[in-house]
Amino acid sequence: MRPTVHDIAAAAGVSLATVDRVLNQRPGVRLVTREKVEAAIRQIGYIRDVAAANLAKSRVYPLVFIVPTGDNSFMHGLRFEVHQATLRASIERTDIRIVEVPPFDVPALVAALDALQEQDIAGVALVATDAPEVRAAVDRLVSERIPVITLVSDLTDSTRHHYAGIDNIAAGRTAARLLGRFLGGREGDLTVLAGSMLVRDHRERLQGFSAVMAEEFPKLRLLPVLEGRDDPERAKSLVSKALSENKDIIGIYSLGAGNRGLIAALKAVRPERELTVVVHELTRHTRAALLDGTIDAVLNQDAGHEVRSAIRVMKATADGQAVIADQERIRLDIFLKDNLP
Amino acid sequence: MRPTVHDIAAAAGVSLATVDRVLNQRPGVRLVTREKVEAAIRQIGYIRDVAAANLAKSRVYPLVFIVPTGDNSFMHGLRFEVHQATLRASIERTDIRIVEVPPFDVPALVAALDALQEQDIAGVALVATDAPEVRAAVDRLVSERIPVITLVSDLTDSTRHHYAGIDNIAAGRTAARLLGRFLGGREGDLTVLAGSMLVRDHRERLQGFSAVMAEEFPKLRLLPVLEGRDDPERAKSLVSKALSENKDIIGIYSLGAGNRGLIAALKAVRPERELTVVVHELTRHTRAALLDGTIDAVLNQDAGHEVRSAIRVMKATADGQAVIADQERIRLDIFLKDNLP
DNA sequence: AAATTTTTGATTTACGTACATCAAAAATCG
DNA sequence: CGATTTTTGATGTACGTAAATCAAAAATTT
Repeated sequence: MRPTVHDIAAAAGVSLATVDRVLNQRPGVRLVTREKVEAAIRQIGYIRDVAAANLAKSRVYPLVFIVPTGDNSFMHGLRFEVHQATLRASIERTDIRIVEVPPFDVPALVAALDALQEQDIAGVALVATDAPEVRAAVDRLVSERIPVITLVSDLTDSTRHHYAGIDNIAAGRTAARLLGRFLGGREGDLTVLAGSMLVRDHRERLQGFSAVMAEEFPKLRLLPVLEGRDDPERAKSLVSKALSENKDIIGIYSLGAGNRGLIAALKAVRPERELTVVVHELTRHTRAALLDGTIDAVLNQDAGHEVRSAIRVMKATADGQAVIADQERIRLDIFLKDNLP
Repeated sequence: MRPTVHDIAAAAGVSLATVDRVLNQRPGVRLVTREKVEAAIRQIGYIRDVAAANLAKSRVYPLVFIVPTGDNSFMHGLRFEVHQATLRASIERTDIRIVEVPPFDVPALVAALDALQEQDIAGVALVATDAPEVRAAVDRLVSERIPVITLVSDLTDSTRHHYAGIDNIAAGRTAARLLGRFLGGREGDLTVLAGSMLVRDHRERLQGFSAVMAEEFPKLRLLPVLEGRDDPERAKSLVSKALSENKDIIGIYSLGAGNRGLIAALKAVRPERELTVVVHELTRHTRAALLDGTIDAVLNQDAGHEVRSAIRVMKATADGQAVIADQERIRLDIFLKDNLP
């Protein structure tokens, strides 16, 4: 049987009330007594029963998710997953609020974060735009002892408690190796389609991709990055133009969203041009394109896993509890047409 | 606020005691009353607070993991993860027992399963050997209303409640495509190293592998399967022999354990022979071999995830609760040297 | 040493559910 | 109809923790 508060009281030779005062940091306990109780807690290895405590407190965890608006499939999926989590709210004792902000809009994101100050919040998860102002706003929340988790895209040098997302440098490196190996020893040009170089995850993917290409696939030449702004129309015209102007392009790495446009551009040149294509994010469109051979591999981060992980970590952080680190590692999923879920 | 038993009682116009009798299927309730209560439960959407119920019942979930002995890295890792789970037992209200049986030993496995009959067990997870006797033993447990979960390797046509493992046909197909694409358009022979064709996961991997090879990579010829019995020594000699006798071998797929021997054999011919190699299970050895270029890709199933998932599913099944299906899907991890955890 | 302040103990209620007991009411039987 | 059986209600305790109140004891100040 796991020790209870009664056992601590007995072991420390104090009353239940005193143990409670120590455990919940209530005033009116002498230092010596506090230390005696703390020693007993350590000695008998007491661990608070969070379920019982939450029951007694009628605790709910008010959580806030700050996610970008915008209609690309990935963010849509992310919002969907947060919404799914709200359906489990009563069971999980969470109270989830979704705040939407325009994408890449630093002031809006800062305003959304600052609005949470002084509020009774058990945790914030945000898709970070990597800017000093955002970092400062996050640090303000952290200094108010509010758990802050970055989701999908991390924040450089901030004091956020946790990052629920993939290692984007590793993702870029992996894309490079897949593309390089799939192309055998062929020689030619490669095009990279990104969303925006303003977000950290895209920059890091490119960085990892470039590094491996330079180190290990010298026959493949990187062309200047196309910035599609995660907009399908723009992506389509950029890719179409690049393909028609340069017949040496044999591979494409799309590291952002807006793959609908890319796929349309590819289908337009499909039977003639033989292209090896690696893209990010499994969506309805990329799944279909993978199955019909338009693209060769999809790198993915599981939005559902990210949201569930963020919730677990926020709750644990709010309670000062440890998490199972392994369980909260977000993996880079690699999908070929054969292992689609 | 989420409705409680009191709310049901009020809504149904009965006492708390009657609600309790209905909820816990205790006798002494007229059919009409029971239906009235059940209607109220549905109507106000009552969901039992499992945490509070477990507190009241001082419930612990006695769980049994039946895993094969044997010193290969994967099973070692699996046992390690079960052991890790025992460390969380008091927090998770589990009481985990590990039963070890010799690998591929059907009577031993059946005996271990039958020993659990009549015992007060909240769930069983087993690494199944795919035999009719095992299936029958599993079905006996299921008919006793004990939740049964297959782990890593599934059981054909049994009534087990859940399978916590990867889709092995998809794994084999994925291995084939990786190998095929990595080999570019080259022509040559492929060797497959398996553990034993008696286990279903190995058979399925081979089946998926062969299918994709036949459909899409006609220039690559499959040699007869080498059965290494998950034994490093045997694997080493089999592979060494094959490589020296057949100079046309350009690729290897190792779909079982015992990769230590394979890696030794590869290193022995390393600078001269250029081989593309895909193996299963990320271990200390395969990780090192991936990093030093001896092998090209590792397919993996996360034993920690499998064990944690199995525990969640057993608990939920014991309580008649639903699980988050997505969360319990075990993914096929693909590791290149760039995305190692 | 008395007065005051601080610390500690004892006790109670609550959270949502399980489970047991006993009495009261309703249904069924002869 | 009364007697018996079945069903229902009322009530209390428990699980492990939180939180509050009031009294008692100890420490500190004057």
